[in-house]
Amino acid sequence: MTTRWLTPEEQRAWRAYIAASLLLEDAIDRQLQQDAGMPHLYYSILSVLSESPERRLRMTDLAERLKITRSRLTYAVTRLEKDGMVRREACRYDKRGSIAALTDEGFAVLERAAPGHVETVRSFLFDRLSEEQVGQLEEISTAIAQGLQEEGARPDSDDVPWRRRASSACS
Amino acid sequence: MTTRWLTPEEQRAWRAYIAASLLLEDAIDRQLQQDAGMPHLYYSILSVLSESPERRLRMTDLAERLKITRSRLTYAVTRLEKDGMVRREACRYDKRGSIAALTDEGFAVLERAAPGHVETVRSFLFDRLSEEQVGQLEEISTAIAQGLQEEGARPDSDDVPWRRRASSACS
DNA sequence: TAGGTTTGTTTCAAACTTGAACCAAGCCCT
DNA sequence: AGGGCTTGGTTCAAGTTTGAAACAAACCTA
Repeated sequence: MTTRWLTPEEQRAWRAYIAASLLLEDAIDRQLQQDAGMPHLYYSILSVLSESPERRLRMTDLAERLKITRSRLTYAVTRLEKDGMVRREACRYDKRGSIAALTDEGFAVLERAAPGHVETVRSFLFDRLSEEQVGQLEEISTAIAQGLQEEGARPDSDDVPWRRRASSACS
Repeated sequence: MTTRWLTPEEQRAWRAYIAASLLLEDAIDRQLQQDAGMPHLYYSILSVLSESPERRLRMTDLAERLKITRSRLTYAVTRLEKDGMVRREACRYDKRGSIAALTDEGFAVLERAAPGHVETVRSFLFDRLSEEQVGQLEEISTAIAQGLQEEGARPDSDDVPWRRRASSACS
């Protein structure tokens, strides 16, 4: 089978995409490192936890939501735990499991960092796009993400209680 | 100034985007690591070099095109040089400068890896998008990238001679 | 032209990521 | 109950990235 190379349009799109995603992640990482002393992923961990039932989640679930490997998450949570942002707890019904729980301090840090983060995301991303483009971006991203998850994305119907959430701290 | 949080639409777009970009980079890195023994960035270095005049570029220019730091590039090129893909040369008119030149072996590796890479990009990205969406992706990405480059993107008019290029090896 | 600043690149240590290997604990199945 | 397979997590070494510091050459400018 002879290779179907990218068309010029596809090339342009691909290159623009690569550049944009690199630059954007960089900018966001820098901002968060500055203002919250942690990279984007670590902030996202806090953010996801803050929106989870009881502000806690099993490691595997957390990794799945964040689309990262368990190994990577283990490392990250270990750091966050050292910094007092997260606490590890045992899982009652499955002794193998370990649960990451957001501490009050972690929540506080998240709340403090959220405005700056949102501002950054807004100024570098959403301020540059029309409303229409925001919709397009979502559709495109969803299509891509879907294709990359051949996994059986379980139903996931845990609408269990949680309290306050760091106001839309965003990923 | 009170924070303007993300709207639900923006949240969805942002999260989908984060997921997609993580998953996509992961998939591409894995494929290239498997088939070419190097991560995406390293492949991109070879690719960019292959399309440059005389298949060589100064470190700073290379870093700029790839949107990465010089430090990161130094490390990468050192590795690629060890592997014989790239050679470092002195710059004639500026003794500070160092030039990365693609070796024949590097070019060969690139050509061998290109079809698989393109296939991956195609199957995970372009196969999932309509032609229209490809255009949208380019516009969105360009808008984002532009905003993130406050630098004075110099004119850059070097349309100097080069020979064969690895057929659209893509980034 | 000496001294100070800028530019191009590398170096270094610390932080992070990767993937394979490992260790439990749960889950069959007979 | 006793294997054997799967699942949840961690560990470990090797590879990569980061950002600040170090250098050296080039470029002012008085």
